[in-house]
Order: sequence, then structure tokens, then C-alpha cells
Amino acid sequence: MTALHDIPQVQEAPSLHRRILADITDKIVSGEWPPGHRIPFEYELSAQYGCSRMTVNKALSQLAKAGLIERRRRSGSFVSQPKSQAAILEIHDIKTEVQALGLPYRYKLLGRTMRRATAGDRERLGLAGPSPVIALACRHFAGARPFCHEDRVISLAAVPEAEGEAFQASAPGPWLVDRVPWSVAEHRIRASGADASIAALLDIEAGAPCLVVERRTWSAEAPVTHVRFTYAGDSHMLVARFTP
Amino acid sequence: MTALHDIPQVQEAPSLHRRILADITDKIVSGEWPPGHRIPFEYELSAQYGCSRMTVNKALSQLAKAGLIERRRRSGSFVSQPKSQAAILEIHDIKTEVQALGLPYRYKLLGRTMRRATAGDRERLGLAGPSPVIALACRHFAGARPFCHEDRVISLAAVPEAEGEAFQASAPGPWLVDRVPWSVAEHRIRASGADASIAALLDIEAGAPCLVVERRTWSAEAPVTHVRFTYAGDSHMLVARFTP
DNA sequence: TCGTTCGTTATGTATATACATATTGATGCC
DNA sequence: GGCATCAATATGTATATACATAACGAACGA
Repeated sequence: MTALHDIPQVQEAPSLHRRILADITDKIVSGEWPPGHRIPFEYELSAQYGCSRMTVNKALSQLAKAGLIERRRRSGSFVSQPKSQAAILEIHDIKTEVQALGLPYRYKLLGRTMRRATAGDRERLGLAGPSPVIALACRHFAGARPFCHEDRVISLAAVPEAEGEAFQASAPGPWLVDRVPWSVAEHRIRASGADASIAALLDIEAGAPCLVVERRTWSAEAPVTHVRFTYAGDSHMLVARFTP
Repeated sequence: MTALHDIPQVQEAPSLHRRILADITDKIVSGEWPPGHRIPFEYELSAQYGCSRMTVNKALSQLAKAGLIERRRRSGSFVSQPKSQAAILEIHDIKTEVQALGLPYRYKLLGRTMRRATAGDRERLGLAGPSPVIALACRHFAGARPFCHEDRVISLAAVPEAEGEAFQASAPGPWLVDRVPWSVAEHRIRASGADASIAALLDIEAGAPCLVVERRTWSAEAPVTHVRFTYAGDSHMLVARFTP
């Protein structure tokens, strides 16, 4: 076999294992290799590309990790059955989002309370006992109009520094991201009618459709924060893009 | 250096590069290594773990691909600044979703039209010319109650077989997934008030909040289908989970 | 016929090595 | 001082090799 590092590289940018990966990905998404199809063995591909098995292995391992193929010892590698579809949903900072709309951003704190966790707080955070929390309410503005209402609880056990923070100048979201490393987040997205108080705060009619995004965040098993963002239905849209 | 393949493996399951990856991930998400921190060089880690540089490289490359670290030649590898948050949103089949609620699933076609793409169709699909499309409307039921309304356009250029399909027995979603390989999908999620016809079809009040999920799918640059699912606000919720 | 054993096979992991390449920091020249 | 040059350095990619491991299948014995 010709050792690739012996022959001078003429031009081309992408590395060999990337090329192999791209070729196979292409065959799969084009449908040429349908789900269940057995793709060539590593040694066959290494012969075909004139490279070592390790190089092919690198490409196939990545495909397997991405879920495009499944690998079985002794049997070979197979194109996966299409899984339940998944999409990458980017959750931007609200400030960035507003500025992306070309509007000036403003943030206003509505209230800040410190208390021992109520039953509601415990459920929102997934806390066991009545440990202290900080509850915050605020509004984010796009230009003159209210863009989003934020209702948040922070566990002081996880973020003791929050006790000394007034949250007057900067919104709690960015403040937390900068300060607390987090390991898991869970999002719930639903539509809901604005109740009287939300309607007043967002300057919309009571019962008007709103997009509600809830996020719960943990850091190493310990709950950190639960937040509920409420957007007027016509002001906001989540966009997610997925490439398999 | 002791060659690892010379000494007998005593026990332990996870491979070495996984352990390295897990260790570093842990240091990052725990905050011990904050954003900007320079993580040890490959040769330092290989000395520390008593393994070859290639093994460390495998772990670090994966971390870089996952976006947890950034690698710079000559400088080393650094913990990334937290990016805009992203979450994996799983989009399930509606049938599966309904059955997960423990309710019997039923599907009913409301209408099927074949036509040259109207301006609206072209915008929905991102089509250039007035090529033929099939427009479908249907309802998905959870038990006796309507669960979701589906409004779909399929480009016949991309899926000629759709012309011969009545879509009476099975919903167009699963039918397409089985037949057409797709390369990109884009989702838009928003809240919207039910208009009169949707309200009637979903058996809710006009103006009631609904969750609207739109999906556009391409296969190798060519638009395949655009679909709009409308769920009554209280019947459905999207859940996404993210671990960095 | 039913298991058990065992060899074969393809993938999984790791090593040592080699050379490419981008970038930094120091060197030396004008 | 400013600028081109160059060596050192850390990562990027690839190779050949080695052995482990899971799993299938055939051979074999009760």
C-alpha cells in the first residue's frame, strides 16, 4: 500500500477521514444507501481509499456517534433506521434577540423577594426541603413595547452570591450564566392564554395567545434556577434547524 | 513508557480516551476550569494518564467538536466561552406522542388537492416556479378529541410517488419519512390564536391559544415539504433537554 | 436434537511513529 | 524602531501494528 505521507500533497484542503465521512454521509442522505444497508467493511473502504483502517475507523466512529450508522461487531456497519426526529434549538439571550430585530433593548426589574421555598417553588425547582430561594419578576423591552415577561426562582443553596445581587442593572439570565456552571437544562415550550396580570405587563389583551418557554437548570444534580419566559404570540418565534 | 497493551487489563469498563474526556468535561462543567482556562497540553495529559498522545488527542478532538474547548496550534487548548445556549428538541411522530399519553390514536384526511404551486405554496416551500404540488389537510385524534391539525404541501418534483398516494390510511408524515431521504429541516415554533376554521376542527373556541409548529424539509437543496401542525394550547408541550 | 465449544471475523482501543501546518517568540538586519 | 526571517512548539493527520472483544456459525459430543 502506498503510504500517503510519502507522496507529496498536490493541493486539496479537507483531510482524508473528512472526505470519507462526507462521501458516506452523502450516500446515506441521498438515499443511495437506505436504512438497513450494510456499508462496506472498514478494510474494504481502506482498500478503496488507499488508506489505513484507522483512518476509515475515525470516519465511521464519527458517523456512529452522530447516529447515522450503527456498528455491530462481527457483522459490520449499517445505516440506521430514521430515529425520532430531533432538532437543535438555539436559545439566545433575550438582549441579543431583541437587538437582532434592530430594536433597542431595555430591562426592568419588577420585583425581588427572598423567602424559604414554598410548595410551588419546590415543585418548580425540584427542591426537597424549604431551603431559601430568591424570586424575581422582570420585563424585557424591545423599543417601547414589552417583549417578554420573566418569572424566575433561584436556589440560594446553589447560588449563594445571588443574595447580595440586586438585579437592577443586568438581567438575572446573563448574570447566572457568567457565574454558575451548569450541567443540564430542560426546556418546556407551550402556548398559553395571557392571564390578567401578564396581559397588563405585556400590554396585550387578556387571553391573547402567548408562547411560554420554561427552563430548569441543574448544576451537578443540584437545582439552580427555574425560569418562565412569556412572549406575546406575535412578537416571538423559536427557530430550530437540523441537519442529520 | 509502559505500553498499555503489554500489561493485562484487570477490570474496568470505559475506555481510556472516554475517561480522559469525562474527566476534562467534569472539570469544565464544575467550573474548576473556567472559560478561557488553558487545559494541559496533549503531551502533559499523556504523561499524566500514562498513555500515548494519540489517545489524549482522541479525547480532546471530541471535546473540540462538541464545542467545550477550542484548540489553537502552538498555543494549546482552551475552555470555550459559553456560547448561546442550545437544546436538543426531539420532534416525535404524532402517533407515538398520542400513544405515549395512553390514548388511542386515529388519523383522518380532510382534503387532498393537486395543483400548480400558488404564490403561497411557493413561499411555504421555497419553490422558484409553479411546479406541481399536493396540498393536504388532516386531523390527528387522541381518543375522541382532536389532538392536532396538519396542513401540508408536498412538492411533486421532489416526491413524484406522492401523486399515486391517497393518504387515506396513513398520515403523510410517516409516509414521507419512509420514502424520502432528507438532508435539512427547519422548524418554527410560535403561539397563535385559533382562527374560526382551526377552532372548529380542533373543537376549541376561536382565538384560543394554539402551539404552531412549522417544518420545512429539503433533500439535497430541493424543497420537499412544508407542514404546519396546530395543537390546542392545553393539549401539547414540547420538551427539550440539553447537557453540554 | 440440543447445547457447548471454539475458531473466525469485524469492530474497538491503544501504541509508537512520522510528517504537515499554523503560530508564536526570538533573532537579526536595515 | 520596525520588519522580515526562522526555529521552536503544539496541534492535525495519517500510518502500521497489536491485542481485546463481541458475535456469528460450524463442528462436535451427549
